[in-house]
Amino acid sequence: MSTARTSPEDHLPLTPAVFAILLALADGEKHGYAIMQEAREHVSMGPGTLYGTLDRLLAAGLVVETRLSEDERRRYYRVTPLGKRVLTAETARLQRSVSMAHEKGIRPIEVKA
Amino acid sequence: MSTARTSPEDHLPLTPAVFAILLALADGEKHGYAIMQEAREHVSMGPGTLYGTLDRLLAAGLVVETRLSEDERRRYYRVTPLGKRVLTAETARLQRSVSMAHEKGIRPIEVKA
DNA sequence: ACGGATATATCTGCAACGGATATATTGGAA
DNA sequence: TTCCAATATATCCGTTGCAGATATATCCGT
Repeated sequence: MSTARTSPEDHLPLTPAVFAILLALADGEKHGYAIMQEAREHVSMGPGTLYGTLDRLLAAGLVVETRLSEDERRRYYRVTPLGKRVLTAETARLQRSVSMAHEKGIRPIEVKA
Repeated sequence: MSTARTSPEDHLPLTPAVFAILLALADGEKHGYAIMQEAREHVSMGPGTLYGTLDRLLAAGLVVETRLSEDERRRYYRVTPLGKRVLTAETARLQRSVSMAHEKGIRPIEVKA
């Protein structure tokens, strides 16, 4: 059998694509295309990356497919409790990295909302 | 000839390994082993990733090797102005992602300094 | 009815990473 | 003073992950 990986830390660090996808799912289930659109606010992402990554996230148990829509043609995904813990752990890691950058004088120019 | 890539955005997003290395160099030049130790505060990193990534960063012009130490056996690296702009841009991108996560209720538990 | 946006699927080449392996030197402990 | 761990760099290779292209079908507005 393959390795367990039930601890969030076993999945860190997340690639930018994985982080953007989990983040897009953080406030509720979405279908693939909607995920891609929201993820593109953070990184560029084509369908190859999207669906390939989703398959890996499904296999890793970080997201599940939810078949509860009458709307055929769309496949909805939801983040699992483990997925949420992974996202939380990665967010904390990134926050630490950003803080470290600030301490080292890396000061991004304020950007409009 | 190969593509220019003089704009910071052309290098984003950075992989976690690249970000950790550039961050380690943000407060002054360091040699490879020192970079690896500091980067390990953020991500796990073996020598293969370290030196392979350094070679790519050299080729991309984000870091340069500085040969000004009498200390043989050590190779020192410094981040270039472009490298610093890339690091700044990525820090801003990450800050936006972390903020988005917070807006979605992802609240990492406070961790001791 | 047409075209553009929506929506998913899949394939393939390449870059990046991880882990192992190798080698040499330095410094401290026994 | 010998030995071992840590320092320091180098390189190879299998696996993973991503980018971009291609394909197909549907929906909606004009």
